[in-house]
Amino acid sequence: MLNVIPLFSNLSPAQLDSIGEHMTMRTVEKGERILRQGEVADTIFIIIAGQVKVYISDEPDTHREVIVSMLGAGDFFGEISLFDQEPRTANVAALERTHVQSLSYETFQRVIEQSPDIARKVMSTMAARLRHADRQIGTLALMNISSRVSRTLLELAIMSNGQRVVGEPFTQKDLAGMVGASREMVNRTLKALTDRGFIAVQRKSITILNENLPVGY
Amino acid sequence: MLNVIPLFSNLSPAQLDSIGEHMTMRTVEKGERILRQGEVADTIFIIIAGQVKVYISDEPDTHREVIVSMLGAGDFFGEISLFDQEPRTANVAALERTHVQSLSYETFQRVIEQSPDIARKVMSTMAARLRHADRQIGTLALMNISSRVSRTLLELAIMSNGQRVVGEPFTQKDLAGMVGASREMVNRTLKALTDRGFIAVQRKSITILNENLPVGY
DNA sequence: TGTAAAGTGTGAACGAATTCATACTCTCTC
DNA sequence: GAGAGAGTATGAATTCGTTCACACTTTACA
Repeated sequence: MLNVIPLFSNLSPAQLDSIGEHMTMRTVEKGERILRQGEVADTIFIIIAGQVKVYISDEPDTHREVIVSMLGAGDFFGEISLFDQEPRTANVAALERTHVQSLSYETFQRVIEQSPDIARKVMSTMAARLRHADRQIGTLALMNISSRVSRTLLELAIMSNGQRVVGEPFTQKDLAGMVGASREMVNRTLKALTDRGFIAVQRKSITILNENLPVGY
Repeated sequence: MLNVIPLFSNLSPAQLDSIGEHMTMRTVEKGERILRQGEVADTIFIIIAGQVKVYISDEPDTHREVIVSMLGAGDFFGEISLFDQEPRTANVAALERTHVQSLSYETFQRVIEQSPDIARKVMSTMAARLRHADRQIGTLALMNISSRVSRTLLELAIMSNGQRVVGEPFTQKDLAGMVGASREMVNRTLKALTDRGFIAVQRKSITILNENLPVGY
C-alpha cells in the first residue's frame, strides 16, 4: 500500500516497512471532518484514496468558510502543526468517502532525517502551498468578485479534449467559499460570464470558451 | 559574518567557509525593491541587517498592495521560487537601508542536503509562513475591516514595560495594506477604537489599553 | 418513485467600504 | 525657518457586495 504513495516512492522496501508499522489507516465518510481548526495535535495525514477540502471557517459560527485547497490521492496535509506544535490552522473535511494514513510527529521527523528526497518533496509542496496562498491573499485583498471568480475558474480548469473544463464536485456555494463571496454573487457573475460568451455552464461542469476571462484588479 | 546567521548557526566553520564563497553581499537603500513579483529567478536572500516588507501588488497598476509580512535580520526570503523555478509570488522592498546575502539555487540545495538541521529550519519557517498565510486568508475573506485592524494590531504588538505596544515603522497606509483596506477606513477604525478606550494612538506608536479588542467574524 | 433536501436563479433593500474632495499637521531638508 | 511632501482627519457621494425573500429545478434516498 505505502509504496504507491508518491511521497514515499524513493524509499527502500525496508524503509517502507519501518514506516508502515507506525501508521494508522482511517476511513472517513463524506462530509466528515478529519481535522479541526484550533485543535492541538501533531499528526500528519496522507490521502490514499478520496478527496478532501481544506478550509478556514469562522468558528464557532461555522456558517461561513473559505476553501484554501482541495486535495486528492497522494497528497498530504496537517504538516504545519508538525513543526511548531501550535493549533491547526484550518479544517479538513472529506468530500467523498476517503482513506487516510496518519503518521505521528516522531515518525515523520525520522523519515525526513533518513531521506533527503522526502525532505525535499515536503519542502516543494510547502513552497507550492505558499505560492498558492500568496496568490489567494492578493486576490482576496485586491480584486473584485467577478475577477476572483474568473481567476479561480482558470485555476481549476483542466484540458479535456481541446477545451478547458472545470468539472465536478463543487457547487456555487463551494465556489463562493473559494473566492470569499456570497453564493448569490457567484451566481450572478457566472450568468454575466455566460451572457458575454466567456463560459458555458452545463450540469456539473463549466467550459471555458474564451481564455481571456476578465481578470483584473 | 555568516556565523551570526541563525539559519546557519549549526554549521561547522568549514561548511560556513564553503557557503561563504558562493554568496554575494548586496546593500539596498530604503524604498528600493530587492525582488519583483512575476520575475523569473531562483535566488534566496538572507537579511544581515535592516528590515524589508513582503507585499503583493496589483501590477502593473501598483497603487494598491497587501503586505504579507515584515522581515528583519536573520530572516530569509525568496525560497518559494527555489523549489519550482516559477516566477516570484511577491515583491520585497527595503523599509530602511538593508544588507542582504544572496545564495544561488545550487548552493542552497547543497546546503540543505549537507545539513538536516538547516533543512528542518527551512521547513519550520515555511510552516510558520503557511500558518500566517492561512490566518490572513481567513481574515480577508471572513472578517470586516474593523476586526481585521484589531487582529493585526494584536499580532503586531509587543510587550513593552507591561503594556502591549505597536511601534514604529508603519503608517496608516501600511496598516491599510496589511488588512486589505483603504487608508481612510483604517483611520476611522483607529478613531473608533480610541473613542471606545481600546487603544491610545501616539505619534509613531499605538498602545493597546484593553486586550479584548473587538475581533469577531 | 415520490418527497424532502440540496442546489440554482433573480429581484429588491440594505449596508459596508471605497472614492473623492479638501483641510489640517507634522517633519524633513535646503 | 520656509516650503514641500508625507501623513492624518473627516464629510459626502457612490459603488459593490451582502442579505433577505421567494420560486424553481435537480438530486438523493426512504
